[in-house]
Amino acid sequence: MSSSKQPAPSSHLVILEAVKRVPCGRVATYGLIAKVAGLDGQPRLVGYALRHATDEVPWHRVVNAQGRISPRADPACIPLQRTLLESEGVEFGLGERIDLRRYLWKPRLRRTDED
DNA sequence: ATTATGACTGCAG
DNA sequence: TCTGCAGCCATAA
Repeated sequence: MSSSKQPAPSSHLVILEAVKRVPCGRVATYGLIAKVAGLDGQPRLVGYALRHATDEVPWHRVVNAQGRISPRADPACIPLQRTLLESEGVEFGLGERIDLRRYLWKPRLRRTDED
């Protein structure tokens, strides 16, 4: 194998790219994003990456495995995220919960395929 | 170099 | 339904 220098892409980069793949009207869990990003089993890294995320990334489409908005440093973002999702057609149930059975994004695990 | 914390998850009680 | 514990990696001090 060629001993090329592996730039060792920051996990954040692939994570942000994975989040960008989430289609409108759909939501993804941290674990799912981690898996798509090749970091299967490290959902915490997704949270860290999203913290560095910008408007270029649909961070609002990322929720926890409970279908709820995870508590973050800025509580003002909670109603914002909920509003953004509702504007995309995602319904919230009681307890501010989302039905993942219906709105969870199902990525195709294919190489030559994008969303 | 080490320690503590975090936008998480899964399982047990 | 909720709470607590352990595991994983990156960032900050």
